[in-house]
Amino acid sequence: MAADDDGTGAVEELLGARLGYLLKHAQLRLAEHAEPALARFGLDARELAVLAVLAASRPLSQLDAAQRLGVDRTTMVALVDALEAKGLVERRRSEEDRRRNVVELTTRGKRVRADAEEARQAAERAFLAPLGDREAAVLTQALRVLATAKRDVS
Amino acid sequence: MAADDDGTGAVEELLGARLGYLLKHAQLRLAEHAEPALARFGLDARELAVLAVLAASRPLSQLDAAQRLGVDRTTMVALVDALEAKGLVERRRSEEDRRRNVVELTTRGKRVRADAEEARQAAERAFLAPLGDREAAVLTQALRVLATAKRDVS
DNA sequence: AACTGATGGTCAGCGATGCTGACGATCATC
DNA sequence: GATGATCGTCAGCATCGCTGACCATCAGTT
Repeated sequence: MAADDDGTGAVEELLGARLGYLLKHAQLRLAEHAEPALARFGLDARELAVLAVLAASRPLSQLDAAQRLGVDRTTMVALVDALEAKGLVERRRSEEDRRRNVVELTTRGKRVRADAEEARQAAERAFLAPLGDREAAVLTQALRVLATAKRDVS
Repeated sequence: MAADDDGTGAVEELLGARLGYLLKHAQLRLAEHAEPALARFGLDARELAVLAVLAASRPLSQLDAAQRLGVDRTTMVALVDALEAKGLVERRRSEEDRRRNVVELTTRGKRVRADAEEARQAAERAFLAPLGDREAAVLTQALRVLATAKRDVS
């Protein structure tokens, strides 16, 4: 059990068995790849995710977009603020329901999204490079299952 | 591409391909399992990790413990404060180097750690239950590789 | 039309997190 | 015994995600 192992070698042995630790640090490593890649577009990962959601649908209300992203609607306000300030999306009042803000990609937003998306995918591939294709596929699929696992009915 | 797919079904399709999203939400799901399990011991996951690090080594200085956990030494102060207030660890001045605080598990700390550790493992197993044994093993191993991947030499 | 309840966007504020910068105490070196 | 580094501590800051409140608006009722 290496109970009295010293040095930092013990870290990996001890904490490598902790899923929480692994998930957190895997995320940190991924961010190290993705952030610089996206910074060239003046974006962070969350902002790009918003652009992706908008690109995948007809124009959405802020609430719709927030729900698809799994963020709070109050968080979406600042997100759209930032993207609008960068000229990547436009807000306008919905005409069918004037409570809603319809958010839409600008022409520039579409272009930036496409480029940034490529950069994100490249960063992800670089991150996954230490794994074999098979392992990477299993990892992704397993995470998909776990991330969307329902809290048993309730 | 399901470009004009509507409804929340689109979420999983669109974001399920994003590793960052998957890692983040997998972590959230795991926390949903682990937190209530550890709350019975008055602990959160970080605190238990500190106990685990201490249990695995001879008594450590705060800095040593912090480095093994991958947290900042300023963060460790509050962590040890909390654990000491709960009577699970003891701080005392090192006699060889009086700048250091030696942190050590109390008898009660050892007992709580062992029990909480079991609860944590059970929560982790429950979390992984939707996966097959083989998948779970590949997942863990892949995360281990990715979490500890070195930023190419620098 | 007026009333009621729910909904969407916004903002202020809170607690948690993880850092930086500074400080005092202590050690190591010379 | 002076200098520079190290460890623990604290104050302060930025970020994050949430709650609660507010206003405008919609939908259903009367």
